[in-house]
Amino acid sequence: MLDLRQIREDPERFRSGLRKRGRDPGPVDAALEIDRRRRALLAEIERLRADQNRASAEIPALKGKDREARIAEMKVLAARIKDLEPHLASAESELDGLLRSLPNHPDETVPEGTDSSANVVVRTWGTPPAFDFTPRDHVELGTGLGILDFERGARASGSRFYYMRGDGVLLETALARMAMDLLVGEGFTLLGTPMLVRSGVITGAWGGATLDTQQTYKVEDEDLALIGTSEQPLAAYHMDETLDAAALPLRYGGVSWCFRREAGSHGRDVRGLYRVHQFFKIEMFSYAHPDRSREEHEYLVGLEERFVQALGLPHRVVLLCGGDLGLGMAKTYDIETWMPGRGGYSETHSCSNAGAFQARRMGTRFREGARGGSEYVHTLNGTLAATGRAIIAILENGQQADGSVRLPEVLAPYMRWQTELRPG
RNA sequence: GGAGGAGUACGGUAGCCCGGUAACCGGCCCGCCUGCUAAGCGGGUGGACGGGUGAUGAGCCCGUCUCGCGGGUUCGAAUCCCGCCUCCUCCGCCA
Repeated sequence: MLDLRQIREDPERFRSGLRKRGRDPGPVDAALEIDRRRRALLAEIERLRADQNRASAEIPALKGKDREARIAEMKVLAARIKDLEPHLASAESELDGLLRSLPNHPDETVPEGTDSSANVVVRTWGTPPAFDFTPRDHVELGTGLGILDFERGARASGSRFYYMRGDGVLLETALARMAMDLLVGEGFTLLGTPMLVRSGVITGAWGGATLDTQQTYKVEDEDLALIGTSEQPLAAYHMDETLDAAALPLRYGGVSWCFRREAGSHGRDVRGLYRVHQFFKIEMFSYAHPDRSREEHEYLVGLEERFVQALGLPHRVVLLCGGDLGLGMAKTYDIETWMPGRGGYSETHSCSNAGAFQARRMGTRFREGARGGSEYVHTLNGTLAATGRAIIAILENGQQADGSVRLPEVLAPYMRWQTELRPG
């Protein structure tokens, strides 16, 4: 959520932010208009309440006729207040709904552009492998190795579901363990999060006025939904808390399954592990001081790069343009890893700075020293290992002519020292 | 799922039955006293929002809200009534 006071001070900045995302800047002026109405009502009601409070202090001392008269007078005043209050309440909820529906303000360094073609490649690492045979995709490889079963997954749960089997399960766990070890070594605190959360937690993290049921699975008859990523419960971890500035940054490694409806993406990436309804992810999350959130962002991307490089996977870092930015984010880097089966670089990691957007909704502040006012923290999140997508890259880049796959050496300790997966 | 209890400012608590300016202790800040420190003595002490005056965020002044959250009753609610959330105890069920 954006800061209303900042919008009042510099509306043009926020209009141009919306334009950068390819959106209509109109809501900024709509918000200012409702806010003017709201403040006028508020001033009026506060004046009346001040009268009421004065009377309230006098009445206990009054006796007989004076007392009756004063109470009668206040009856009228109370009725007037009661009359005005609904108008104020509706202005407030209108304003709140509008503010909640607005996306985050993009960072100045975010490039202009309406879709992913305007994203900027920041750096590239590694060289895509050259095969002297026709490479297979991960579905063919995984099925041949007996570690992935999409057919049975579909029978049990429908498309975009799969069974993972044998060494596939070990491979997934190995990636998760490797990611956790990296984070623990960096001083992150691991958190196994709730995978069902209140819908306010999801909108708080991802934006929007109401729950986006295109992407989120809602539990019937309860105000609970399956998380789309542990970023959501991680953003709620310190909700309604005031943190000590000296404790920042607070860094967490979220460990969870993630669930996505993908209702709007019928027909897109239907094959394989790339876009599935359920996947495992190790997620980084930082609560940072606003003055240091930019460097924190670079640090988190750096860890993602270290992770992919340790696996020896060719990749590039991309800075997303305004039109490609998620609702709640001010700036996002994606890591796109080379996937021979898709014939190009595809997203395996994302790393974002949400600024104060999530913190304002979650009520997470910090205080500098014992006194003084509080301020909202900045929150940042980044994928360290989305195991499904990492497995795509590992299988497809490590494949050999006979359908076997050479595994990255770093995984050996987690794979019972296997260095290779063989069909059969 | 059933029964009972609790939630008060930074921390700990009183007030609630029986409606009328949120109190007390600690902490913290300022001052006094004192070779130093501590004790002792005196004073002060939050947050959110709206307005005024400064220079659109300092400071100062006025006001509203803030006793878990949201409603209701009332001239007036921490206090009475209703709904919800969280925690605790017991019972039931369960891996």
